[in-house]
Amino acid sequence: MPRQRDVGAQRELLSNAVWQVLAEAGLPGLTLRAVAERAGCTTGLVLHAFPTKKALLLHARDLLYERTAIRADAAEAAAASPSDALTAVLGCAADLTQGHQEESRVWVGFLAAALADDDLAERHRAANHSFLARVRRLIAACRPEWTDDRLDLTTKTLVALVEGLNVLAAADPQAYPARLQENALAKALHDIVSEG
Amino acid sequence: MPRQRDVGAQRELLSNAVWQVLAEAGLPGLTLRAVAERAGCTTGLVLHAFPTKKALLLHARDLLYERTAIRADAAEAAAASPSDALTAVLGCAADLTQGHQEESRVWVGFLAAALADDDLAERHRAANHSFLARVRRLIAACRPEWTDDRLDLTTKTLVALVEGLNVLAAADPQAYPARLQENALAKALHDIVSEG
DNA sequence: TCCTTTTCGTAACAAGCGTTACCGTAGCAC
DNA sequence: GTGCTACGGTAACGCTTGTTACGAAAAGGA
Repeated sequence: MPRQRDVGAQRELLSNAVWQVLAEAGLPGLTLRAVAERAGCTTGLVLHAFPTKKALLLHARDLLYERTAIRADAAEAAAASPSDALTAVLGCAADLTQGHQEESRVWVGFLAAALADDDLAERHRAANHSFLARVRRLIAACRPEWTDDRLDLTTKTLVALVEGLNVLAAADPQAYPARLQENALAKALHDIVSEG
Repeated sequence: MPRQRDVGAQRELLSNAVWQVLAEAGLPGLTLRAVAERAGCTTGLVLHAFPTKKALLLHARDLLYERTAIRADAAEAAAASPSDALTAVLGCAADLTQGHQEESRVWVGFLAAALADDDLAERHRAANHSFLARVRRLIAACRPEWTDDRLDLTTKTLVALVEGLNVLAAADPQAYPARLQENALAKALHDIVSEG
């Protein structure tokens, strides 16, 4: 059994390359050769680590979800109160820190791809439902007296606002700077946290 | 000078075909042959009406902007008061009527394409600024006492909410039905129209 | 009616795509 | 050191893409 490789590391390396290419060249620029070049290898290795381009895409999509989930977990765990947790989770979902604008671009790319690919669409919905459930749970912790309907409406409105800010900032960063996003989010949260 | 054609009608026909293909096959499915087939002609006519694929894409993008602008104009003109106008304009920007869900899909497609194409990005920003200016003007008519900063924040928050609802509904219509979007919009508008 | 000129379908082109087959090579077992 | 085996780079495949060249058909002017 000579020459064993670290398959997991390879897959992560390649998924990161998918990510970078998608962020800077968009969906049309996402080719196997571009990914290979970015990862510093050839298409041979790419298609030995993944059987097909779609498998590579799906794995990169899963990686995106895992990263955001991990970040949200960390933000939630570090928060002292439910309202702090809600603020922190939504804050790291938007790119307030300006540390992951490229993630928004990647997200938009995957979203557009999901509109024509059922597998990607399913993963998008799963990830979104997961995020909705998280936000809903945090809001419920802040406002235990709210009805399910009100919880639902507020959750989805808040998530839509965050995604809208992300999308618009990805395409027009000047019009949607971090400070504005922060203010918009703070105001929306204020209405939830402090008044009935 | 025999056999003259209606260039304008051809261009609109082809742009609509671009639109339909983009809505149902997504950005990767948008090929000249697919557009030609949808328009009931061949690639010959397509590339006689437009010099290149990019020109076709840009014209289709312009058409998308024109349609939304015309619809917004009509909604605004039909409204009795500034607050009604604001409600109507935002209502037709979201796809409350369920009449143009495909427009949201097309919008997402162009958005993703804009992230990798400067010309499309510029048009996206121009269209968005135009929409922002419209919403801002209507809000200012409702709340003439507000400061510029407050106007700006409220406008961009409201537009982000609408775009977020559109994007999320495009990818997951079940989770974001028309009624929910209507409720979310109504609540956000209520905070603007009725309280200082 | 015939001729001219524009229109547009046909068919080919080069380039780039995802994918596959192949083979040199690098590393462990002995 | 030698042999074996999985790894991964090379290069080709077939296909589709955007684009172009060419020719047939169609319609107004004489």
